[in-house]
Amino acid sequence: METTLTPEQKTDLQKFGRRLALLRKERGWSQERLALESGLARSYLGGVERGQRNIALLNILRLARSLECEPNELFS
Amino acid sequence: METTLTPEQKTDLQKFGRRLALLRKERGWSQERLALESGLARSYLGGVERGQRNIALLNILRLARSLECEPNELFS
DNA sequence: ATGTGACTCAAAGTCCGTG
DNA sequence: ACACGGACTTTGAGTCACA
Repeated sequence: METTLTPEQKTDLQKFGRRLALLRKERGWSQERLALESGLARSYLGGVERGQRNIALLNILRLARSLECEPNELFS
Repeated sequence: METTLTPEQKTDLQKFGRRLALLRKERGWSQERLALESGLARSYLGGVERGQRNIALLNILRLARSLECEPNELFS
């Protein structure tokens, strides 16, 4: 599953994942719930939150919409 | 290259692409220059700006760094 | 300097399961 | 409720020739 990422890239993905998890928990949602709302696979979403997946733009936007937040809130 | 995207998704990609092109032009850079700076292929970058490519997180961050802007500036 | 189609192949993403 | 894996299918990454 793990491709060869530079340490910086790993950090980038982890940062995004933590931010996503935070926003999700603020809403009191489980990964399962967010997966359902956004139409993403549960196990995949978990991987994103753990910083193991390089999620693409359209899915980032899907998540932002499900969380009812602006996409830029996922980048802080 | 065109996968079956909903009109909304096309709009999303186009919006991102236009925003990216704007930030690039503000710096007076050609696509070629930004491609060089970011390490992405010129034709690929062009495709992103035209909203034809669903760019993933790590490449979004590469572009933001090359443009010396915060990633969230790409989402407005 | 950019738009575009066609291409390869690695990775995005799904779906099944386990502890 | 979540981490993690295996086996899959689909799409993004990256490149090229040409307009």
